[in-house]
Amino acid sequence: MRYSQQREVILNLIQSTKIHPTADWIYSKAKTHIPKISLGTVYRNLKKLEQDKLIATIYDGNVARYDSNMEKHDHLKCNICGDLIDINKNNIDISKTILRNFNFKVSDIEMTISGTCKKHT
Amino acid sequence: MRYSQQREVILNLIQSTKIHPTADWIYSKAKTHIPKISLGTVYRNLKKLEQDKLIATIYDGNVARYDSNMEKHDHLKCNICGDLIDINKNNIDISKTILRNFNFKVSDIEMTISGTCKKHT
DNA sequence: AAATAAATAGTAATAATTACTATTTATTTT
DNA sequence: AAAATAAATAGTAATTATTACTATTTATTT
Repeated sequence: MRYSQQREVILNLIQSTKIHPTADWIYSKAKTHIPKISLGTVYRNLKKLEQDKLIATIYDGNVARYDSNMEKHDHLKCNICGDLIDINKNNIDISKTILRNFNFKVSDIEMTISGTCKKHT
Repeated sequence: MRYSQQREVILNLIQSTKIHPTADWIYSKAKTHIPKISLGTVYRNLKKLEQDKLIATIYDGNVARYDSNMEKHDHLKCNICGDLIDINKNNIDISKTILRNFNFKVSDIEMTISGTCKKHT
């Protein structure tokens, strides 16, 4: 993959924050560095960075968010501000541990387990 | 909420299947019952049915799917066909139990925990 | 420095969803 | 049962997130 300033700025922006930004957020921030950057460039590079395993896409409702924390982890999502907070759970009594460790009151735990179903054996 | 034939058909369709249909699937099936039904009507009624807790919305990537199973549950998502399979986990060694119970080979477990973060105390 | 091909900006297209509005229809009132 | 009322509809336009297209620019190779 050939170097480009745009891609470097995009990656740096994602790495600089913990907010799991959307493409739009990245686009508006990137414009302060490269005023002529286009939204298509942002999306194209997000795809490439994901293919290169430099970032991961997380779907938050119907919006894609991008994360440069490539270690396996899950998220706490605040019902009020919508923030996604990284966690590394590995625990039994999840709710209590999370209240203790993150001062975060759990109201719902939602889990999607991916893999291969029996139709493909 | 006033009765409407359209809403009844929509709810029946969702209740008749386990595939967690999208708005588009519901729309195309509903047309066989009510040929003049419009996609807007489908979306409007999906919102209302959700508000009335008759169905739940699950976001699968960037597409909304609808589910009439209102008991608390999670999903197995097949990497190959994309099917979402209902599960009621309550278990410790998740992967093994799922392989045993569903003949489903787990490759990834993704969890979102919702609640209220410390900024709102 | 010239050649090459990947990346870009800018714009158009697509897909999912929501908004708008004149008309229809379920329900209430007479 | 007929008229009145307001909620719901069909059909269309608008919006939002994302992808596709293309002429031009730019990083890298020769």
